[in-house]
Amino acid sequence: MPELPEVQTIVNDLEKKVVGLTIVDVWSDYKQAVRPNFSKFKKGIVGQKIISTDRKGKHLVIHLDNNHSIVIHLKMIGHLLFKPKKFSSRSTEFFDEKINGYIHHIIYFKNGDSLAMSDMRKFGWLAVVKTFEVEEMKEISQLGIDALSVDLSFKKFDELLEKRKNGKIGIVILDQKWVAGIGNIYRSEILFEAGINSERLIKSLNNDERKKLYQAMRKVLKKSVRMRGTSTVDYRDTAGKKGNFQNFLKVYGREGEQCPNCQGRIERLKLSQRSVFWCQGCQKN
DNA sequence: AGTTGTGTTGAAGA
DNA sequence: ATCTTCAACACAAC
Repeated sequence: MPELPEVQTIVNDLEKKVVGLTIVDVWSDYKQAVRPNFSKFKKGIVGQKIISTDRKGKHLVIHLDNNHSIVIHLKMIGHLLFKPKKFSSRSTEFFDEKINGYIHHIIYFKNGDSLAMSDMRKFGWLAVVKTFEVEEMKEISQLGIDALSVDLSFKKFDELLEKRKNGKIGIVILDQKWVAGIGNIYRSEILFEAGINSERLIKSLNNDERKKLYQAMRKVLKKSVRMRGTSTVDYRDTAGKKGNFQNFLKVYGREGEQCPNCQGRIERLKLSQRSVFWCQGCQKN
């Protein structure tokens, strides 16, 4: 699932691959995912050059030179595949995997390159908006501070925790309106790294625990960005390749296995309808 | 073969 | 207000 590290990896790739390219056409076989509608989307982007890319929480933003921007949310399993003009189907795993074959949207560039969006479950969406309106979109304007923002000091993080003191940390940490970027995989990994149980009420966390949580959040997310994100079954980068962080997951998806720290059994529970993986020994209540 | 689990987000319901 | 459930969708595993 594209969470902060996966979306950041995609943005970093796009910055290298598509900035400077001019859009000449766009295709979709699932136009209801395109906002405000397909013809306005097409009109807004065709003929324009890409000038920069950005990330807002789990949203990708592609800025064009007509003061418009493309905003994309990949939701659970959407991913972008950059296909160079000189692409050879034998030279990469691009088409080898089924997960890369659910292509519903394609942007074509003047030089023959293209950028496709594969999205088996068709939850993802693309929008074109005026650049100054990106921040005003309701999906973007509601986002809390980015989990990796340089402006998110421990002091600020602690203040944010205090605002949600009556909540459970495992639920609040997933709330994009509180802090943006953390999804279900990193929730489990961050809480394990911090040694904190997901069901703890925030008001019960002492200063030492809050600091550990802050440091774990930064550490885990940054390491995953370096590793190009987590590919369980679905996430792929713009070359159609897997990230590497799945090899470093300590608890996520490991129910019944031994904890790497204390050799205890890794447990699983449901919190707000989603699985949390945790170690009874390392994350006591 | 029908049911369930998978997960992000927002909306609807309580 | 704040929490829970559901819907959007497709597919694998049972």
